[in-house]
Amino acid sequence: MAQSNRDRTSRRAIYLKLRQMVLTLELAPGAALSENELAASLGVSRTPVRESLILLSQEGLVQVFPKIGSFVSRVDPAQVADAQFLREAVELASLDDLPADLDAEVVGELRGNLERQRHADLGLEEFFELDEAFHQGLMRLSGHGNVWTNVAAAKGHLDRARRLGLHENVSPAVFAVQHHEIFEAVVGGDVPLARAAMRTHLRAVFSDIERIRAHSPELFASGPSTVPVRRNVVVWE
Amino acid sequence: MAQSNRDRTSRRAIYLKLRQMVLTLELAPGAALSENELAASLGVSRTPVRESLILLSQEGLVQVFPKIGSFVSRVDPAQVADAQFLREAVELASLDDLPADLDAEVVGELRGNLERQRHADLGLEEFFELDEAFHQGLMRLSGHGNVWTNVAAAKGHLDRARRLGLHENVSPAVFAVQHHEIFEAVVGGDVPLARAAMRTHLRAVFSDIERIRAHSPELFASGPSTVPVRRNVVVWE
DNA sequence: CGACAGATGCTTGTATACAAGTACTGGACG
DNA sequence: CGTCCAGTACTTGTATACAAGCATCTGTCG
Repeated sequence: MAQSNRDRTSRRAIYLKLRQMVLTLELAPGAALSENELAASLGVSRTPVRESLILLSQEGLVQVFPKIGSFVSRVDPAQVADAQFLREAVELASLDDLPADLDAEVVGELRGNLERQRHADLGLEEFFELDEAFHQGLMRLSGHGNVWTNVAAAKGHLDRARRLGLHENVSPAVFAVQHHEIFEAVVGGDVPLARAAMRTHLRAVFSDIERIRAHSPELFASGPSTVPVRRNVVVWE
Repeated sequence: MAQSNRDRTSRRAIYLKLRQMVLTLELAPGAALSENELAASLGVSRTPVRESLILLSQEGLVQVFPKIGSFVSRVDPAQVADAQFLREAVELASLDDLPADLDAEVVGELRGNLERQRHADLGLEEFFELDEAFHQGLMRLSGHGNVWTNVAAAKGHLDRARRLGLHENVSPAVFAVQHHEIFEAVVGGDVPLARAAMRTHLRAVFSDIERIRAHSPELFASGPSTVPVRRNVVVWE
């Protein structure tokens, strides 16, 4: 499961770093990216930076316009909805495939995960990390752990929308409680209850997005195809 | 929907061409790829070829081993099963979201598609093209047409396994009939029937794979991590 | 003052050169 | 004849150079 020792290439490190920065909104939606600037600030050449941007571009997190520039994708409500639909379909279907006796080790992991979610002084990113591990763990229970990779690759826009939502005012505590409810239904073997709890949970996560969009429209894509705008070139000196 | 005029880069053309060749088995699973050879045969430099291989690598269709070589991925039964689970979950959930009155234009497209599927002298690749358009069309009916992109990106191994199966002896006619049954249930507004027909169809597609695996094991991945082997270097001259 | 046109500096796309590492090959040696 | 070791040819990763295009700025002209 661990990555091979060989692929410690700088491209991979840069790709992961940029991806993290985009998902955590450290790189804001709509921000201009320059291969040259990134390369200089990271201390490498354009090549690994460029290849990373191409990968992020395929994930929809970055848009590259030839001869114009590269930009962090604005959060696209359509893609958010698509990701929501996909994850809900997959996670609910996964619950149907839960075996009679669950993998004790994974159950233990999930229990510890939920325990940590209870801590009140939990930072946003720490919570998201636990949230991610929790949902993936549930899918591992039904033998579909690797499918989470596909879900994760598709839900970049959804993740950013969630962070926008939680940056506002909502506390993660509500979601932690919902996680607990889902978990109890799963270990209790009550699949219909687990499905209902999961659906409620995922839709609660989704419901805030329109509110956020009204609040910060500049972070979202407006038209069907956003027109790129070269940023003003300001030279210091 | 059409791609911008600007991104007619050679990278995109090469990426699409290589992807097609991998999916149609024109490039056999396990085959060694060389960035230099591909570049030479395509009349371009390594750069666009390399970037295409990186994209295919992220899709799981190609494996790149630094300093060793690049190879067409062997068909991984685990990834086939994962893709089957994902597409089934998504396509069944999509049927639940069918609106009361269907988009007449899309319905017309699907009808024409099914008509063409009936032609007995249908080549394998032509059938696959129609099959792909049919399933995507169904998802467009329920407003989830763009999610098909995510499904398509995840089911490369499944597609190759299907082609291995159909190369053997099975006729596409059976699947055409199943498509018709699904379509009739959809236009008839009978969602449960549509779901049942869809599930039967998708599982029929899936069921042949183990047989194929027994017949041509060298095309499938065996262990958890396949060890790459540099091919013998044969120099003519 | 306004408008048009060219210079300029940025952007990404492609080509090429070099670096680092692997595996086979061939020969020397025990 | 077997074994070890160095050479060699290939691989991908990274750095750099050049090509082509867009947007802004600026100077000139009406």
